[in-house]
Amino acid sequence: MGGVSKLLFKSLNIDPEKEDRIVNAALKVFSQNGYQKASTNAIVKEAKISKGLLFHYFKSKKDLYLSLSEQLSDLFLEKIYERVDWEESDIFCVLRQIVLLKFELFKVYPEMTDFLNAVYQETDSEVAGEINRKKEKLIAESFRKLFANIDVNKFKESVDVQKSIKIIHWTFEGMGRRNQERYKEVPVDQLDKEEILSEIDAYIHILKQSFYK
Amino acid sequence: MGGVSKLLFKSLNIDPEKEDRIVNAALKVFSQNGYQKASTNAIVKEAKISKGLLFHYFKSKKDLYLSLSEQLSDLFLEKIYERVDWEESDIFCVLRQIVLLKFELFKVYPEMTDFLNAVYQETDSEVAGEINRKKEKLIAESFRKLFANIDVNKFKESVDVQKSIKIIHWTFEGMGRRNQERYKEVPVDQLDKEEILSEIDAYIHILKQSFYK
Amino acid sequence: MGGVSKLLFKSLNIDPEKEDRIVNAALKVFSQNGYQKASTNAIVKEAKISKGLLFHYFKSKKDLYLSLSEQLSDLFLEKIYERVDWEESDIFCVLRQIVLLKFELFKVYPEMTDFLNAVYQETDSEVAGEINRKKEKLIAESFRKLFANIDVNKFKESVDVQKSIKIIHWTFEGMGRRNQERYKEVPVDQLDKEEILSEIDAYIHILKQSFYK
Amino acid sequence: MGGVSKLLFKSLNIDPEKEDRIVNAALKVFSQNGYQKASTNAIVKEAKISKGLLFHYFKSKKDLYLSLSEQLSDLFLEKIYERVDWEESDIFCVLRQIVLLKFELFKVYPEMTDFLNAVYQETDSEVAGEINRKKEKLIAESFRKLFANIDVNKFKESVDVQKSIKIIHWTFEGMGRRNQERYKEVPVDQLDKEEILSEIDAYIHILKQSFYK
DNA sequence: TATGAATGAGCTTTCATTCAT
DNA sequence: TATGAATGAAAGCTCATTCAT
Repeated sequence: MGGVSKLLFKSLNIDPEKEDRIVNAALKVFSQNGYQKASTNAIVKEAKISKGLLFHYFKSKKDLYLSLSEQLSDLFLEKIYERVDWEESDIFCVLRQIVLLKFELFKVYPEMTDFLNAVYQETDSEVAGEINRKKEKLIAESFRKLFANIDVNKFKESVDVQKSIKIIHWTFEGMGRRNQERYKEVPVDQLDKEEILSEIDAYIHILKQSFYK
Repeated sequence: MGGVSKLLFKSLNIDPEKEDRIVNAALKVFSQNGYQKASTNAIVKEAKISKGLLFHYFKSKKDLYLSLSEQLSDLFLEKIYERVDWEESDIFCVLRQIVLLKFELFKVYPEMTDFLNAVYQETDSEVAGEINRKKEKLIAESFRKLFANIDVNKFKESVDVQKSIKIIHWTFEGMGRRNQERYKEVPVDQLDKEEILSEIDAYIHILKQSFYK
Repeated sequence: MGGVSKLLFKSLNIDPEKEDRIVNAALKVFSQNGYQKASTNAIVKEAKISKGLLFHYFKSKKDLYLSLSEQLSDLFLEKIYERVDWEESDIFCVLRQIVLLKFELFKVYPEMTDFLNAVYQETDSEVAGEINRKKEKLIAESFRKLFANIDVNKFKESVDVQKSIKIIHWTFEGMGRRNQERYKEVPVDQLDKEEILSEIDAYIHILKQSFYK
Repeated sequence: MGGVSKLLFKSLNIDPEKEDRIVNAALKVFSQNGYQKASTNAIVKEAKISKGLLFHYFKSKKDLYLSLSEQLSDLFLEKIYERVDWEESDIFCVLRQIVLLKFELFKVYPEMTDFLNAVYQETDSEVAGEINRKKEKLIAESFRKLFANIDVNKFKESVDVQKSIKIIHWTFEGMGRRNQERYKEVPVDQLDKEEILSEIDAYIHILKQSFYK
């Protein structure tokens, strides 16, 4: 890891190794405890910095949390955007690529992935509002990007394309949640990627039969 | 509401009217704040009882939270079980019935519904584990019940029935989440039930076309 | 002292001896340090109670400070009101009585007096506003009371009575401040009351010559 | 303003424009918050200098505060001294001149005046002692100067001159405090100088009648 | 001169829980 | 059953001051 954080807060001219410690400590403590229960004490202890320094860089716990969420969401999206082939006109191909990419990112940046998962489930009223606003914008944007080049003609004339796409989307979400649940305890590098992919392909097969000409 | 709580903790033989106050206060405070941020002070104030009494009935905040979750989950399931026609062999009919029933329950017991929704999104490490274990058991059980009488012969021979059922399930989940999001701010009694049902029926139509003979 | 505090917060049914400790600790710490610098830590340590208890009785440091100010101002006024002969029509007699009374109160309740002096000099923006509002009301009220029975006919026709009264008032204030300054370090019971009074009488003599017929 | 500060700390040979920024920032922050609550962070931010630089010039917050008080008190006195006609033998003429001058200084240097007012009301134990010692010295000195040329023969033989002068002094102080209170919210340039002066003259008239032959 | 990162003790306040009554 | 006084650890955050550069 490491590579994640080093670029995050270059605006604060801070010793990169120390930034790394702070970011990783925060990721760890926030993902394990959620926003409210995560204690700045735990973060500074883990990061081996003083109380004051944390609040020198981030004006509040909320600021730290939201900054991290934002920076990491952006980083995550960036990584996805730059490697997905957006010219592809088959929605299943695009979604399959994204699944693969999340896989890769999860391998390389497990803390980031854990943290972002926690962020998007956060319910604490102090931050959930802001998080949700960003989440919606992000989803809307990726949807636009995702379907910009989709070839609608591949769908049967008899089906409602919008609704079909919703079903496809929910199916991919469902598979994602299910795998996360299923492999929660499995270390990243022992995940059987092939097995997971072959299951996804099975679902893709069913959905194509249902909705494609 | 009232009707919900009166039967919940008969083992403690509390004055039913007081139990009612406690349960409603706890539901309100927990759903508005989440487990961690909810304060026992706020609960006793709302319930107009003393601090000591709360801890006389429930040995800790965690106990109160988990007891409530358990009792209300059970109550919820009970209500569903007793009114769904489990002899029905068409999975869509059963799911449609459940959607309708949730609707009814939401109207009659809005606090309970809010609370249970909050419970199943709770991420606090102190309770999430226990909650998740129960949730899984509950889902597994209802799945068994749900599919006990399903007539598999209605499905096309060419499709994988298990996977099709998953897709159906995820689609219903997806619709549920979407509606919740969409009608978050709308008071229960102003929801346009017909509109929602007609959308559900449209999805059922698509899924039937895809998976049924 | 003790006698001061025992009646202050009877609404909180608190052990009177403990209330006494809290009130005296707060008076001491607040008068020695001013509002801002006074630390609740110092107060609870001095009062030998736990941190939590202070905030059980008073919802904030500000609440504690303002409650004390209010209760003690009232107590102070009460003591003055009940012992000054308000039927007296000579303004100098009334003012002389008040000076004497302050003297007595200062002897009996030195902490209270110190505290109230500190309160009415407080400049901290968090409390000064509220304090000033009360101070003005209090001054207005005592002025009304003070001059209700004053016989204006005692004044020379040639002088502006309102302005004369102002001068008298400022002179008494000035003497008060001066004596406070002068005897700051002198223990209460060693103050030479006769000396102070004879000086006051000298001033009264001058003012009478100036303004009375 | 500007003009005030440029000469204050030449011993430190700072860039005058920077000194200006520091002095004005400190005046602003100290007068708005009092000694204790004023934060050096706020000062350096307002002055657009670094934390370290402030502590390079002033060895502590206390040093900064006391230096400013001292320099500005001196400056204030200097301005008064150089423009009052100390040959004048009528005490009322001299006092009237001083009132007018304070008026002028308040117009030209509002921050300085605010700051000095705040300084002489400061109660914080860390600085109040030192401030008071200076204040007393200053008052004693100005008294000496003030009464050096006063013609005692103007007073009636029958009155105690020392005490009369005290009354005069307290009356001027009282008027000052009252006007400050009364015109607290009024911008400097909208003060009705004539009105204030005519009131002062009315008091002077009364006092002359009382004490002068 | 000038910077601002770094410190850590200190602050007020909250909280679940206990216990004498 | 029922009360609410009492606890004290822990929370987020501030602050004057120092120091390597």
